[in-house]
Amino acid sequence: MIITIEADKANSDIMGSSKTYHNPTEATLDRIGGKWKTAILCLLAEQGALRNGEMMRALSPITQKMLSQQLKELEADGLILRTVFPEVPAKVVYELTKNGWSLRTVLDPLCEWGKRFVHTDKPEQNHGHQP
Amino acid sequence: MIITIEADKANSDIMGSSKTYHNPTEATLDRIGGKWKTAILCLLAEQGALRNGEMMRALSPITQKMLSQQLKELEADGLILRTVFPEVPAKVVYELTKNGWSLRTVLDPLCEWGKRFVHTDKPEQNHGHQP
DNA sequence: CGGAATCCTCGAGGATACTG
DNA sequence: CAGTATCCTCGAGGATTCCG
Repeated sequence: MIITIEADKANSDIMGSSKTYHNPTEATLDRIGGKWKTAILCLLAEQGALRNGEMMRALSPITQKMLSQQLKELEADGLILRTVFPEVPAKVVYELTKNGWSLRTVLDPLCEWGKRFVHTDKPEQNHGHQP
Repeated sequence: MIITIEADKANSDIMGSSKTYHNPTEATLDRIGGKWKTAILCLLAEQGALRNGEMMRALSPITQKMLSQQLKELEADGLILRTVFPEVPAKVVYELTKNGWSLRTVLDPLCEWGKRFVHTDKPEQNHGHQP
C-alpha cells in the first residue's frame, strides 16, 4: 500500500533519526540514493562477501574514494558489515547485514522496473542467492 | 531477481535514452529520484487527479518552481498526464499515466521499507485506490 | 592492499519576483 | 490560478595525491 502524509499534516514533518522527511520514501532514498549505493548493494546481494579490490573492478569506473565513502555510509546505516582480517597485507571483506538483505524487497522492483529502459541483448542471468 | 552487470562487462555501460547507467536501478532512480518525485507520485496514486494548488498544499513546503519543474520532468518521462481545461481562470489537472501506475511496484516497497524509520503514532490509514 | 586527505566543479534545489 | 524567469548556495561527486 502506498502511504502519503495527509495534506493537513504535511507541515508537521516526519522525523527519522535526526533528519526530516516529508514522506517515508525519502527515508529509504536517503539510505540507498547515493550514486553507487544500489549498485553496491545489488553486487553484494549477488556475490555475497567481497573485498575492496573486487568491488572496485566490478563497479568500474567507480573511484576508490567514492567506494570507500559509500561503503562507510552504508555501514553506518547498518546495511552492510565490514570485517577486517589482520593479515599482511590487510584484508577487508564487505557483506550485507540482515537489514541490508531486507532491502531486496526494494532493490528488486527498482531493478526490474529499470530494466525496461536498458536495451540489452544478453540473456538474463540467474546467480542464485538466498530466498 | 536482482540484476547487476557483470564485472567484465561493467565498462561497456548500459544505454538508456541518451543516458549512461551502470545498473538498471539507476535508470529507475533517474526517473523517480528527484527531491519531490516520489512524494508527487505517491500523492497522485492516492488521490487520483489533482490540481496545481491542491498539490502545493499537500506537498508543503514545496515551492511552485520545484513543483512545476518536477511535474514537467515526470510528464516528459511519461509518468504523469497533464490536462489543461481552457476555462477562466485556467484549470490544470495532473494524474498518473499507465506507466506512472506501473511504478507502484517500486513506490510501494520504497514506502514500506522507509516506514520503519518514521516514528509516527497515528494509526495507519487506508485510502483505497485501484488494485 | 585498502584506504584517508585535499581540492575543485557543477548542477540540483531553493528564494524571490514577474506574467497571462 | 498556474505558472516562468533569475539569481544564488551548497554539497554530492570526482581527480589527484599521500599513508600504514
